[in-house]
Amino acid sequence: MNHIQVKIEINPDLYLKNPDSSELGRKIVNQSITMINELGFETFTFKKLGLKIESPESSIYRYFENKHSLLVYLVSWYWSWTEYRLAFATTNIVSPKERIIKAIEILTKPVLIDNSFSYINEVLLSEIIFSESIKAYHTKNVDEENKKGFFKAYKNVVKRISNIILELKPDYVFPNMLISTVIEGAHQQHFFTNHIPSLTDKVNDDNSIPTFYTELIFNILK
Amino acid sequence: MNHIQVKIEINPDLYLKNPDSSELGRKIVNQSITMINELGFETFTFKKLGLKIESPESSIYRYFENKHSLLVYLVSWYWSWTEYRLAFATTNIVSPKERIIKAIEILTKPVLIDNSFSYINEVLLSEIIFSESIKAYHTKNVDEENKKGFFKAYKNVVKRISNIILELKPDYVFPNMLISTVIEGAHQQHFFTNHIPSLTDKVNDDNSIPTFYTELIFNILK
DNA sequence: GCAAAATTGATAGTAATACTATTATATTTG
DNA sequence: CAAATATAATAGTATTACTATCAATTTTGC
Repeated sequence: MNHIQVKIEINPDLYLKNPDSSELGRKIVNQSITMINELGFETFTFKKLGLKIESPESSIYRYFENKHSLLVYLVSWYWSWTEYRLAFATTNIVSPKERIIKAIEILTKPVLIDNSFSYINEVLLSEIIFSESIKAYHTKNVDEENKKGFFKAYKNVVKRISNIILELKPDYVFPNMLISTVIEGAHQQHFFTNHIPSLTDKVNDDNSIPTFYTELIFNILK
Repeated sequence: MNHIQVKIEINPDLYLKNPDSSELGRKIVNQSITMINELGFETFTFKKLGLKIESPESSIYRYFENKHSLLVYLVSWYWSWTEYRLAFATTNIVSPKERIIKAIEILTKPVLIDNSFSYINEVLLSEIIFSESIKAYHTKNVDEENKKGFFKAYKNVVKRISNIILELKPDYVFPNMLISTVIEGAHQQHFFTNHIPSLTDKVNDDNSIPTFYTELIFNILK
């Protein structure tokens, strides 16, 4: 994967000017990822970002309508990239069981190695997804933004995996519910582990969240 | 349940002045529930609430530090009340299976009938919980607030149900993860049904979310 | 029943946020 | 190299999230 340069396609409605098309745009995306991680999404502002990249706030507004749009952009980027990772990891594997196992691993573990894209740190981006992505759609404008296709990449991932579920259990009626529960659940359990540990379980095993969700899926499938 | 007046105890750190102790306090809580439902949490402000209850914004600040604290108060109230509902619904039932079924129903269905507390509309409050409660802990100050016990009521509920899980499967290592996944998952699936339906499953059955989570639990337990 | 204490109302004010607008200066590109 | 485009520098506005002050009202304790 390291040496193949893949271009992640982003819905143009997610930005005012493509950040991928200029030095400044790439700096905005790159530094916003670091800053959102450092400050948390609510404390992060375009003013602070402007100071960091030494460009005026108003220049950032030429790329993104506001910080919410930037978050939606990042989330969308992550899911497009993850769909590519999933395709790559599961292709040529005949057994649907094996494919599910690989997929669940990709969906429930934060990214640990940053290797493919120059100006996007995937490790930090995945941390944002795990801790902040829910804020991208938990807003008053969900319906409108959903209509505009802002969550398409995420939906594609859910669909792709629920199709594997249906290969194994064609009559199963809740494949999407199952997969979105697993994805969102894994994000939340990571958050709980770090912040409200009594809502989760401490096991002498760093892999307990993927283990839990893999078991959960196979219990339902059998 | 209708005629028993139960007092819900709230951690005094959750307010500056007990809203239950005065007319104004009760009005603040009562009207904030309506307004958060109407406007969504981010659009809701103390200024707007003040206009509605015809009291100055500054008076509201004498009860709650800010709107975040008010949300945490409401969430805490809901979970204390729900622990009482759970205790009431499961007491005297010998079979842990039966108790789990009752509990999952209470945790995964929004409240439909408002009957017990005078100035708190439980139907509207439950809607807030389903759509906004995640915002109560997904903040930069979780750790600090968790230390102060702000999420105690929620944790108690999770613990109570995971204890029933352990009755049925004493060696199960992920009881808390299972229950918090079910609770949070049910909230999210309701949100998805209303706003991003392709992340969930449309079944000709209004009860599909409780059904899904009940099946999920019994699949794991067997 | 009344003085003291506590609560609320009315009003003003501040710092930060989330933008929008304008114009000059740089940079790119046909 | 001129024209178009992008960026910098700066200013300004409405709203939010508070804090402060003091007068009016209500509650309470003797």
